Parts: sequence; C-alpha cells; structure tokens
Amino acid sequence: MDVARKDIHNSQIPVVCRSCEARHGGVCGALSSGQLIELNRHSVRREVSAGCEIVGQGEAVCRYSSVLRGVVKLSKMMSDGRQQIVGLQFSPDFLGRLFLHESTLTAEAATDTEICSFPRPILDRMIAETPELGHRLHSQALQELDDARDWMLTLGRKTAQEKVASFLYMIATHIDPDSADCATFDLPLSRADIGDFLGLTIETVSRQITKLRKLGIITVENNRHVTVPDLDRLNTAAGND
Amino acid sequence: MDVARKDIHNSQIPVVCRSCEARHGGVCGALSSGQLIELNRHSVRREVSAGCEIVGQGEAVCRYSSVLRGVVKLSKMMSDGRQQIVGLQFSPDFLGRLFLHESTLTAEAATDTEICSFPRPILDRMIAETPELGHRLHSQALQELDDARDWMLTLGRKTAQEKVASFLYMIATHIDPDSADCATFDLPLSRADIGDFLGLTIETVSRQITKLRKLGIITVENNRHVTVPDLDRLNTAAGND
DNA sequence: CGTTATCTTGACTGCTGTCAAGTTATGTGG
DNA sequence: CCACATAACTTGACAGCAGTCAAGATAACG
Repeated sequence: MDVARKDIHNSQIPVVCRSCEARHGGVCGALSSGQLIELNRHSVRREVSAGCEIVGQGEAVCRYSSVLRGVVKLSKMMSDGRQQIVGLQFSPDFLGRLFLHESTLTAEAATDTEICSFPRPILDRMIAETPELGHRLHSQALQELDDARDWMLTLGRKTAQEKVASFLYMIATHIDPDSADCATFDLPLSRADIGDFLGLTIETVSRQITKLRKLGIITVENNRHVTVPDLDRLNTAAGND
Repeated sequence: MDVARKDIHNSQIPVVCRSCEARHGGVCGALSSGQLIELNRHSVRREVSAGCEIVGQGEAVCRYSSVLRGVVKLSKMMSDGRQQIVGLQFSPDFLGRLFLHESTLTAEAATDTEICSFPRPILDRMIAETPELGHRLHSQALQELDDARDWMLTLGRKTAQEKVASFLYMIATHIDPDSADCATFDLPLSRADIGDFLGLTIETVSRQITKLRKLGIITVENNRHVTVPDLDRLNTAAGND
C-alpha cells in the first residue's frame, strides 16, 4: 500500500483508536472516521482491576463500554446472597443494555481489565444513523442469547463433572482460539466464581477439577494455569458429542 | 372516527391481517400497509397442534414466523436424550434466528397453536429497508436475553420448590397479565415439559406442586387448571423478594 | 367401559452441599 | 531473602435434597 495514502488514512483516525482491538471486531468497526472522531472526543479509556464493579444491578446506565482487555463477568444476585454468573464478556465485546434505562445485572471485572466507555446518548444517536452499527449490536445480542441458552442446558441437565469440563472447554476455546487440538491458558475466574457460573459450590468445583486432573484430561499448575492436551477428550467429558 | 375513512384505511390492509394480534405488538406492526400487503402475499397462516415440531435443531431456517395463538417451546437436546427447554414464546412473539443459516434449537408447539410464517428473504429485505422493524426485533432479542439470564439464576441457584414456584409465577403473569393479586390459568406444559424447563424430574415437579397445594399457595383442578389466590405469596415461595 | 397416557406417591440410593480441617499460593514487612 | 499473615484452594466426613425405580391413582380418549 502507498505509504503516503496510508498516513492520510490513519490521520483521520484518533490516535488512541489506531491500535485498538474493538475498532475491528467491536462496535467501533462499524463507524465512519468522522463518527469515530466524534465518539472519541467523549470516550474514556480506563483500567478496571479485578473485582471492581462496572455497573450494578438495577443501576441507571448512562455509559456504554467496549471491553479492550481482560474478562468481565455478568451476574445476578438474589436477596439472600445467592449469586449466578450469567455471562462472560471478552474483548472486543460491547457492554451495556440498549433500549432500557436500568441495567438488569451486575458487570464486574473478573481479571484486571481495560474498557473504553462513552456516553449513552451519543451512541444511541449513531445507532439510529448507522444501520451497520445496529446490525452488529443486534448480531452480538443474538450470539449472547445462543450462548445463554447453551448454558441453560449445562445448568439444568449436566452433572458436576460435565459442568466443570464444559466451563474449561469454553474458556479454552475463547482464550486460545488458534490451537485446534490442545490448549494452555490461565483461568480468568476463581473457584468461587466458577462455582457461581456453574451453580455449584467451591468444594464441588475443586473436587471435579481434581478428578479431571487424575483422569489426565487436564494438568494444573499454581491453581490457575491449565493445560489441555486433548480438547476433544475434554469436550467428551463435557457431554458434547 | 369517520366510518368512511376507516373503511378506506382498512382496505389497505390484507383481510387476514385485520384482526391479527401480531399486527400490533408483533413484527407486522412495524410495516407500512404496502409492505404488509407484499408480505401477506407470501405468508402462510397455519395451525400446529400440540407436540408438533416447527423447526428442528441444526435445521436450515427458510421461513420466519409469528406466534398468533398458543405457546411454543424452544428446547435443546443432548445426544443421550437429556433435554432442556430454554424458552417459551407467546403471541405475538417472533420466531426465527436472524443472521444465521441454521437453527440453534428446536421449536415445538407446547399447546395447540396458530402461526403465520413467511419466506426468510422477504423479511430480511424488509429489515434492511425498515429501521423500525430491525429495532423491534432487536428489542425482542434483548428481552429474550434478559429472560434467559433470569432463568439461569433459577436453574443454577434455586431449590426444587423455588423452581416450581418460579415457573408457576412466570406462567401466571404471562397468561393472565391483568389481575395483579390473583390468577387462574391452564398450564400450557405437561409435568414432563415443566421438568425439562426447570432441570428436574417429573416426580420432583409433581411432589413440589403437591407441597404448594398443601401450603395453600395454589389450588389445582384436573392436573392442568391452576388458581393462585395470592401472587405475592407465590412470588415469595419462588425466592423473589 | 376399557385402554392408554399422565400424574402422584412411596421407598431407597446417590450426588452434591455443608461443615471443618488442612494445604498451598500470595503478599507484606523486617 | 525470609518469616509471617492472609487469601485461595483442597480434602474428608457426614447430611440432605433430588433422582431412580416401582406401584398405584386419576384423567383422557376411543
């Protein structure tokens, strides 16, 4: 490509956006350079460390965000404290509930994360102006719905062993999407979080991880670092054929 | 309203659509009379009796539908036969997976139902032409996502008693939306289906219904007809405060 | 009225939760 | 770098809730 033309092209894109992941797969990829410049004027890029809340259940949502790095957990809590994680968001996922004033759930950083957030009214307007943007968000919503329904099968019908294997398989394929047959990764969630995701207690999660280790399906170092020598075998243990 | 004008207005709407529920809350409400006439030329209105499949898991989706009457259950099945119902669709819900060639789940009539179905390409084109239509479908998808995530909390963290109470409360508020404090309705699902929705066995569902009866929270006639004298009490039994 | 499907109830088993103790990581100040 | 404190995780013993298997009751249907 002509270097001069490339420079001209890049000069139309805000500096902070140039190397941003969300500009390709994420919402910003659907914006014109003019829209990107405008959105960027009002957006805030910030680090959120593990455990910090991004939005609370029932809170008014006045900003949307893109996940740039790390993992965000979406959860719901009952009044007596019982909790269920209902989804995980990875880069470059969009974060925020369109068409509704209040958030229906809590969003919290599971690992140290980086997010880029922008005022709601500006994006709402851009959605109305840009069909491609609405389409992307619609498409992501339907993908999340498919994921949620897959997880309902896991929660309702699988054994503890299959649940833990399903979780590990999901993480392996999300974090390390290249490798087809084996995978290595750091767990983004604590045992407590895994329990809240799978509808199990910490103890049961721990016991099932130990069993998978003894079966040779996974190896674990330092509690968080997992290696899966054979993804198909893990997938079978997850009950998926 | 002037009778003559009303006649002129109605003459622009296909006869079969005039008294159709889906024309207001459903997708057709977002269409111009011209679009409605065109869509109607290609649409088929048909009865589907209880237990009949509308689309199968993994099948190509070549038609979308609106639910006009009755209840449609959406379910997923594992290879060994374990099944999970992941959603119920009532009139005037839209049925079909946008932006994806294959259905990710099975749709089956839970009760005797009536649906209006139309070719996929025609609606896809209308969505591209009509922002309001895309917006409605997007909005319904997000509502279904909220519902799915609420149900994940039920599946993962509630007891059998709370699950059954949650199910009855959900049905009561969907079928009989008028009455604020008490409700009477016919269950649209068999005990087996309720089990598949709640991640329980038939026997456990039956036992919990018996318990709720003995507690005076519900009364049941002929197995299917339920009366809830105090919805708040049922909601408390469901674990929602 | 008989047959079949659906639902209920009972007895018992087993998986997962609860409670408790022990072990391994992580982080901090000396 | 080490000692200590704290958090996170693992393991064990036991209990209880929901599943399994079996029989009986009720409703639906021809």
